[in-house]
Amino acid sequence: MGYKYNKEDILNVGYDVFRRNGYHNVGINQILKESGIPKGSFYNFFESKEDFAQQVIRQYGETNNCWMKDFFEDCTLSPLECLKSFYSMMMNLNEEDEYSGGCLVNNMSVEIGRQNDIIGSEANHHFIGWLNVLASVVEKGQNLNEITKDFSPLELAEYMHAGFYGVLSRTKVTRNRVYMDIWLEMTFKFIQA
Amino acid sequence: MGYKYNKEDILNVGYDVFRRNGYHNVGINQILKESGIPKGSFYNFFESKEDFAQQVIRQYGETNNCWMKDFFEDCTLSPLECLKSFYSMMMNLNEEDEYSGGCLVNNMSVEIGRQNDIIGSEANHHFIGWLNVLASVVEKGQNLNEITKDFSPLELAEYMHAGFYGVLSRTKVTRNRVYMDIWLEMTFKFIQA
DNA sequence: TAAATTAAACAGAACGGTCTAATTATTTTA
DNA sequence: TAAAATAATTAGACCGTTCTGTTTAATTTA
Repeated sequence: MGYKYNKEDILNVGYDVFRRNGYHNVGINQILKESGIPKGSFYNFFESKEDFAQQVIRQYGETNNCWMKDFFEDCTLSPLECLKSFYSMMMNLNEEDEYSGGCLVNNMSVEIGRQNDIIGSEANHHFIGWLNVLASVVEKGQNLNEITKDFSPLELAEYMHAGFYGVLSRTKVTRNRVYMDIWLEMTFKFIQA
Repeated sequence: MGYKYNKEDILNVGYDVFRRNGYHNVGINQILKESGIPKGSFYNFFESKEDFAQQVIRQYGETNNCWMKDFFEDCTLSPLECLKSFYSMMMNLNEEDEYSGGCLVNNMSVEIGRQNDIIGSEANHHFIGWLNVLASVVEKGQNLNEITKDFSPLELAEYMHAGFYGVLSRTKVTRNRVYMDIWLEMTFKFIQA
């Protein structure tokens, strides 16, 4: 028999709580309460709140990277349509909880990415990983003359990435997906060859 | 002789501090210290931290709205070039402080816009004001056949707005303007007629 | 002098984090 | 294999600090 608690479960609770409430608005006690773990155990697993947040980001970043790779590997549509379908799915996921969270990594970036090097570079690292996945799909689309060759795959990936987070952030105050849907239409009209 | 302190000065300090540090990471004491105002005076002027933050957003939102209107009124370039020049200037402003703050209203939106109705709707209100200013310039560009008519002025405004905040947020962790510059190039290539 | 403002002490709650003790799992020894 | 020793985990009381906000009194202004 293993021990009662494991890091992964606690990290998943952290993901949920941080995503919805931000970093500085969340106390360790809230994490403890929602995961049922005692404080002593928490500090046995994690050095500090900062260390915990970093590991939360890391786990989600890696999980999401795998998830994205799988999605594009399994996608039978054309590269351009796969990308569009990917963002469409992301939007649907965010609609499910009424845009109450957005993307943890983006939220953390905006809230503390500039002040906190640990969190900032962890977030950036995973962004880069995701962007490379996107860029590889963009490149396939370019090779099929489906996507514009006026810009590099990474440039186009960064463009989509930023645009998506821009409209996703916008939902935090509009609380509807109208301009997210229009963004999707516009972007994929713009980038096609 | 008036009194020693006035609301506007305190709000300006709040703007600075909140923009760089976020909302929950800032205590009232920090505002008091940096503005030199005593605590008693603060709670004489403002009901609460939340009320203060709302007024900070309001003042900046209105100031920025005027500033944008003036910019576009004074701009002698074509509508499309005025818009491009506007975003270029915004980027330069953010480069000056090494992307340490970004946009207060966007930061607040992302951090607490979804949890806090007061802040969220205040932020949204000013976003809408700015978007209308942008949209009016877009419309002029469309009338001059300079900007695509495939989308409405407001849709294009929302698109630029979101994209800009997306790349601006990205600088929080990349700490350079590379993809911001590319975004500008791409966006204005895409939206032209 | 009456009202507004300043000043600082004061709450009570929440914060991140530490500490000691008890319990459980694992490894070592007999 | 059974007992003993060690290591890891669990438990939560507790620490000093900081948080937002209140209160009371002194001072300044109109």
